[in-house]
Amino acid sequence: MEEIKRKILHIDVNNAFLSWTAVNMLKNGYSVDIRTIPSIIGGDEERRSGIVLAKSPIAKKFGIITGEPIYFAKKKCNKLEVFPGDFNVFIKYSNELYNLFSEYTNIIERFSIDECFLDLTHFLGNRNLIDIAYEISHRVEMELGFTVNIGVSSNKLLAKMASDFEKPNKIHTLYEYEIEDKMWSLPVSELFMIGKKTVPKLHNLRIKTIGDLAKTNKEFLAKKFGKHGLLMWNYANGIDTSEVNPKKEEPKSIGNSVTLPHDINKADEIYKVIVALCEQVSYRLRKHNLVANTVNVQLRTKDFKDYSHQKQLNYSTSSTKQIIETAKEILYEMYKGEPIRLVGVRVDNLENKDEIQLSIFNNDLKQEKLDNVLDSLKNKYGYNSITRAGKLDIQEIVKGKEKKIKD
DNA sequence: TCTGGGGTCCTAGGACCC
DNA sequence: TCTGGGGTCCTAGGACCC
Repeated sequence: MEEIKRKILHIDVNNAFLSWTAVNMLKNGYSVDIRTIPSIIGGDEERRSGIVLAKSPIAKKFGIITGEPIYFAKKKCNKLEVFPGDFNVFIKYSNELYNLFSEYTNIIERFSIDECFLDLTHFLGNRNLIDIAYEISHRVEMELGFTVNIGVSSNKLLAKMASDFEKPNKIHTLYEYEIEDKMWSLPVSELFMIGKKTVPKLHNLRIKTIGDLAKTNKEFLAKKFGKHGLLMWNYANGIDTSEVNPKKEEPKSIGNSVTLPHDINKADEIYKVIVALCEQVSYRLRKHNLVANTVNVQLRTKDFKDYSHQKQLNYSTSSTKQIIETAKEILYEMYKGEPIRLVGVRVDNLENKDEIQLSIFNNDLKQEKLDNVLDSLKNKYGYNSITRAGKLDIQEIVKGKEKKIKD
């Protein structure tokens, strides 16, 4: 059977968080389009989460990069304006974008809040893929008020690489015959799935460009880097057979973590934060109708050393109480008293609650009823009104400690 | 100087079994 | 003295993505 050439688009919102915030502000009567000034969307410096989440093109010209501390960004540009982001706004625009794409195909993969893959192989009719790309681009700008980059190709990897070429508001093709021309001259760091730890290793092997990588012996890479080596080689050669997956998959793990406003070095104080995180995690677990078999506690020390411990249960659960109890055991086993900056709780080995055998489900009906009552209150009146786990309340827990010290 | 929070996948080593 | 080998499961840590 002849292999069908697939028709794939990768669509990526330009400076998503900043663009969406700008559109929303304009809609609410703000007179300045923050996309046209040196600006960023940033976290909260007071909460020690002050990093750059998105930057305007002018901010970029000052050398500001996503992920760097706002403190650094301000030093690079003293006129920089910092705005907070609102996740609900982001989700709203992300959904509007998705709805627009749905008019073209039903094979859409939401790769992240601001990126989608579209498979148009069987949805083109008598039209060209590239024409559809231009139409989508134009419609997004006119109807939604922000711009996108679109990569056009025959597989996901190439489409994704293409959408990352010149920005903003551009459409690029990267077909197989263009790989050598358009992709091989780029530095290896530009290739999807090559991060900052792998780049120096490749440089040591005299592999500087994606082309160098593509021409390196595949077995050699496999020996050096294992599976990742094979993946890199395939990607450098534009090989990717993965499908555009429209199914919204159940999560494989659910976790919440928080950076504390001040380092803490008392187990009992950390425990209070863990309780709040467990409430959050178990609530999300129940919302998905899932149960978990493994609980993981993560700590980050003040000098950014992460460590974690986990515990498997001999049953699966979504009970707040059981998750708190397990996390508590883990905490008191692992914690040695050093100053802690971040605390996280994650549950793993998830299964659908209705599908698992009763024998391995710890069925505490009384506890389950209590969780359900609290959940419905949270659904009705908002999460933070009922639980201690809201971000603010975690801040309060630690502030409470601060006050005690002052007293 | 200050460094988020949500995830997925892989690997190495130890425990344990036959 | 020298002391298998294969398999599975679990854990901790790390790399990567947005």
